[in-house]
Amino acid sequence: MKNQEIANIFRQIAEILEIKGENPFRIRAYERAALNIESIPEDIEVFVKQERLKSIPGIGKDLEEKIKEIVTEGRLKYLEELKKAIPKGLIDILEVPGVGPKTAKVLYERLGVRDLVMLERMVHAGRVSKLPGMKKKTEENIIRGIEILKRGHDRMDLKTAMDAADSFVGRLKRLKEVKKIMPAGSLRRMKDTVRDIDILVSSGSPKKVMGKFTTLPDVKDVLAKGLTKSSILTKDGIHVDVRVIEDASYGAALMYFTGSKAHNIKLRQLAIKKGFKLSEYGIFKKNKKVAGKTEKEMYRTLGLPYIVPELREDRGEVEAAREGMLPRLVEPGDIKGDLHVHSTWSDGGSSIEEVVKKAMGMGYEYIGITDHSQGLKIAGGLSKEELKLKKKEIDRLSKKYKGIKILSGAEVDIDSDGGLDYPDDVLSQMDIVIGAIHSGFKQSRERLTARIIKACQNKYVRIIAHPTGRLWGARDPYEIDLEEVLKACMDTDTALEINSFPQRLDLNDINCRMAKDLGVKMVINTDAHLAEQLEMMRFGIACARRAWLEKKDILNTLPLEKLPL
DNA sequence: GCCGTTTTCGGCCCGACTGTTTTCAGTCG
Repeated sequence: MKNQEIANIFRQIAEILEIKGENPFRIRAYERAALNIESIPEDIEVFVKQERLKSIPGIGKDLEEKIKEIVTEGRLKYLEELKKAIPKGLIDILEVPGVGPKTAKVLYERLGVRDLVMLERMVHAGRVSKLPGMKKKTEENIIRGIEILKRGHDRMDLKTAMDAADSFVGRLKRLKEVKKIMPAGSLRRMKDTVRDIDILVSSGSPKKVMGKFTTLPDVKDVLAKGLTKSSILTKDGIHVDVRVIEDASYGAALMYFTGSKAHNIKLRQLAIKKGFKLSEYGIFKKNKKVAGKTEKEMYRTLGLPYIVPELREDRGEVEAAREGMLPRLVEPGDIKGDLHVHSTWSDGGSSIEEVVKKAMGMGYEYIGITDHSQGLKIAGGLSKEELKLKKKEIDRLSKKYKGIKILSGAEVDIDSDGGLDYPDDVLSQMDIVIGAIHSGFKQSRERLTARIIKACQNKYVRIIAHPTGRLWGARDPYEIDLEEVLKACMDTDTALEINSFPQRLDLNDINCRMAKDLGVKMVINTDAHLAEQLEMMRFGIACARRAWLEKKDILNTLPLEKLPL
């Protein structure tokens, strides 16, 4: 997959051009191309072979040539030339919040600043405030910007973001001046990681709302404070924006604030074509507002059906909407069961009975108890004898709880050669068999891929769990050839798991959409190790929805009798 | 650099906040 590599190259070009003060539209062309290329669910080399590069939006004659060069030569001469003209550290300077290309250019040309260290030195020496258009305040802002950057303005996982947003929303809600309030931004789009939290409020007294927001106990720094827009930094270093708008523009503001940026631009272009002007205040025809109160009304005015936030990435959703071809996305109510759950029999913290009760509470038809296999000692893997005892326990509980089918299964370790940790005669006794890799992550891409493919070929393996092994922030994904794995899944009718844990993000939305396009069945599981973790299902569903997956694409939307077990 | 139910040239999304100005440029989302 060269897609990401090419996108990265185009982004680097954009950054350098920015410092050079190039035509901003040319810069945006590179950024737009990068965004489009990385969100294509197919390998770009296929486009090269079939001479279809120009069918990608934002790719014209010039970028087509550049992509071809990268694919065939493995490098881009143009970028290498550009790099020679600009010191590498200067790009880091652009990362400092508040410092843009113009400032970076002045710093470089007037003070010779070529990296962050030097910038810091110049600021502290008071040299920056001697520059034209810069004074004491500018220096303070740069210092603060560097601090924010150093603290690691990293993305959070979706759950962390949701919890933080809930806390702000909860406290602001208590103000009687707040009419409506809702988190927007990438959080509302349910993106797997979130950088900033955006909250939209409708109110007739913005002053009150902003006053409260900027003085909440969690607030460490107020970055900006206005009547419609304010930004703060929490003590945990989370950036929160609040936007206050009057009720009549709530829908327009929600749309604008939810994004994505690319989706918004697309809609604004569409509005222009239809003779409208679209902003966060509404849709206007000759200064007369024709829509704005609700998002539905906004989309309708543009001649479109409502597009759910998860799809708003400019990955074809606007075109699909126009043609009435939007997918009917999978919903929480479609999920009939969770097929990957651990219990106290291995490394889980809840008994099977506790898991069963929780699953019934969620309205499931079935629940798969899939503890680890014998070789995985560290996670309390079950010996063959223990498996028999566990089966007895499940039989006993099945009599007690008639409203749900308890599936007896295992998450079977795939060994370093692709073999499975239980022999076939043991696997054949199980209701559900999941294959997963738990060791040997450092093997070559080819070997890891071959292991998974071999596991797919075992006739008892129904599901491959966490196929890339990533633990966000803790472990990088091991490298596999996802396309080969997808092909094997298709050939052997094996489902690929979307792991619902917010820190896993094993298969992202783009991977999943690629799977869908190839016709591979997906399964949304939680891999819960505690009964209450069955609730994590919502995050897996979010990933599936962002990948355009429908009920029919998901194995565990099937009723029990239709499950291919 | 891309792109065309007005265009193959001349556009390219729109508005808020800040700091430094004295009407606006830079940055951000």
